Amino acid sequence: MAGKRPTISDIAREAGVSTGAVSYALNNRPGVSESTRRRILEIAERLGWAPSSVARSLTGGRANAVGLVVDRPARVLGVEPYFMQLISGIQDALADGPTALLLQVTDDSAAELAAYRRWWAEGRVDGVLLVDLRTEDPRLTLVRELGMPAVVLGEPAAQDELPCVWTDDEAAVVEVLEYLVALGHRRIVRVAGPEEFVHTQTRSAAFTDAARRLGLEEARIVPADYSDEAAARVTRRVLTGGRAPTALVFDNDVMAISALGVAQELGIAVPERLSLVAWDDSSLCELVRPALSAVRRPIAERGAAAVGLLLEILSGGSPRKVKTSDPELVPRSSTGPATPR
Amino acid sequence: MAGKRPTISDIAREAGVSTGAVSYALNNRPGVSESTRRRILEIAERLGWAPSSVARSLTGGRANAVGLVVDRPARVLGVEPYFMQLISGIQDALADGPTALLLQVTDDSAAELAAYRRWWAEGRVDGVLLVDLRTEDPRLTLVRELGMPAVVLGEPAAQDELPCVWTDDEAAVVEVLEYLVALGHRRIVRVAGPEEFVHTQTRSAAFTDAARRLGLEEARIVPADYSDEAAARVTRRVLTGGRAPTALVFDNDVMAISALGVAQELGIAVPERLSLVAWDDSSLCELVRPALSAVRRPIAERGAAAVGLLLEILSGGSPRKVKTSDPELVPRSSTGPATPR
DNA sequence: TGGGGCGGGAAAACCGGTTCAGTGATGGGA
DNA sequence: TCCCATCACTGAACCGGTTTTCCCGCCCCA
Repeated sequence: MAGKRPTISDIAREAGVSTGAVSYALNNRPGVSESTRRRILEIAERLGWAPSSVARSLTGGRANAVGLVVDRPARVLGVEPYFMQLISGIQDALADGPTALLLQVTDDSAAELAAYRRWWAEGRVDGVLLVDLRTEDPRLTLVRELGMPAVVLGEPAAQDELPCVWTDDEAAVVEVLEYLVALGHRRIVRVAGPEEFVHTQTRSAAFTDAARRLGLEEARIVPADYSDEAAARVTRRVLTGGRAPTALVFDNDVMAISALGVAQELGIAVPERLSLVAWDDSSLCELVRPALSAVRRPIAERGAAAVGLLLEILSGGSPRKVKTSDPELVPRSSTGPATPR
Repeated sequence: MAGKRPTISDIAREAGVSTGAVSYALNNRPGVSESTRRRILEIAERLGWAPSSVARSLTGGRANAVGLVVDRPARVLGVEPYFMQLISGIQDALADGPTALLLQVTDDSAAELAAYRRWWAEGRVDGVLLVDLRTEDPRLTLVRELGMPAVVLGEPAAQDELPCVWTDDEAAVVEVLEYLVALGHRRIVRVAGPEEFVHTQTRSAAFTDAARRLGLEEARIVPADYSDEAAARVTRRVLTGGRAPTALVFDNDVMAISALGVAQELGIAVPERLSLVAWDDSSLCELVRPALSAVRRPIAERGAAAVGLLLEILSGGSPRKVKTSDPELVPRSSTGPATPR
């Protein structure tokens, strides 16, 4: 039985009052007597009434939804736990509020822009979350142009005033380097994610800084793109070249695992001859052998905080920059003392 | 400049016609002259008008959104590539249509039911996708009771008439078993996902059938729950017990990888002394060493087909059961000839 | 010259709520 | 006793579209 959904008019008719009165009663606003209110609530309950979110949005001007576009190729996306954890955190913050999450995944940054633009033009979202900020990111221009509320997940760029949720990655980079140095490593290579991401640059800058401060002249950065293939290629090249590093630090977990395979192929023992550190921790890191030492970031917390901030802004709060709890290095079996050669 | 979004009234005023005429013009319907239509379209273009999806839904009765609730603990969710691939396929089918995806993740099946119920009551979705069907699944009752259009991703249960998108898992089970038998394996253990899932039961039944047909008296099934811990526990027990199997077949990739670690711990060489087969293939399987032989299912295709079917039903098509392309076994390095002992 | 048909468009109802401006009844205070 | 507040509630406008109804003017044909 498909039974049409009841409307406030149905309730009004049944209760013998106007729809206005019903609206007041159902929203717990003054204007109706206590007895009438109870009668109306009871009828609404009996009829199984729920407010049409569409109709409410039309008057309220709020869509009661926030949007997130994830722009990564499906292949990478599937494997990287990052986004699912993020979404999971987002949901926590959204749970039993009236707000829903609109999700789009794409592998085309033009489509990403178009999605945000369309959502806004059609009034489908009240605001959006932006992840993986790039330098000169066109999305920043877009949200400014549209006046669309947005929260950035990532480093606070000094120049712009967008609210954001950020994690102190720099401190973590330093922690990792100090840890490796304490283990005796001097030749350390950072295998970075795509350079166009702001967070990649932040970490790279922090890496270079810390390396200089620690006097690591042979520390260096090689670019990759988060994919297992690129990581394998880069790792192979780095390990077989002259003056091979004794420690590698990766920008995500997938690349680190890929490198583990390469090391095994090349007969390089981990952690005896080579130490590996992954960035985002996930159960993948615990799954492989040796288990990977990794930097654990509060990913779900980031998602939840971002939504919280966005909702706050939507209800009139002022934009601000929120810092999450700090990342921590979780040492496992893929890191060990450097063997002098 | 937040600039209010233009409405058809703005266009009507500017063009000196009624809003009705504007509506006809913008929707390419007869009722306005060609010249007026062009004028209106030009004004709309200039004003940057886009239809309010909310207002349209109110009249059209369509929300232009479909809902998906994923009910898995965040820990498992993050690692399993399945859902992201599914979502990616869903998006492909949704791309540049007017329909959006509402996503909810939860780890509580009561919350899942509540989400579907609320989405429907509030008119936020036109229909939903159901994944991970259980026996006696309360969602089936719910969608029937609500008259909410739904498409099931999974086996077609004979008794009910819900449209579904299914993949011939049974054939794949047979293929895997025959493959292992051809390699000389006789003692084969299937490490299954949660028993309450219909697809687990289907595969288990197919496994038992095929094993009998092939005369494998020592083939058996042990239950697990998709998590790496459970898989590790089960694998350890199975491998250290008497009459240890020479081949293990897992219901997902995470469990297979976990087992790989356990085998390594126990000093059991893969594939020399133990063969492993994962179910859903993903780049995780290629990442680990030895790379895992796996059954590759057309996951994204499933998602796309499900959305296609749902949209078809929403526009009046009759429910039907769609079969995707067949899964295929991708042999890699984790399977090899059985060593007689 | 008058009637019928048709095309272009205006006007208004409608979708399901919210909200504002009234209105009649009641009560309290002077 | 009169007047003003207050309360409880109604009617109507409104949000931004869609759709139905209706009307006007034109052309065609008898």
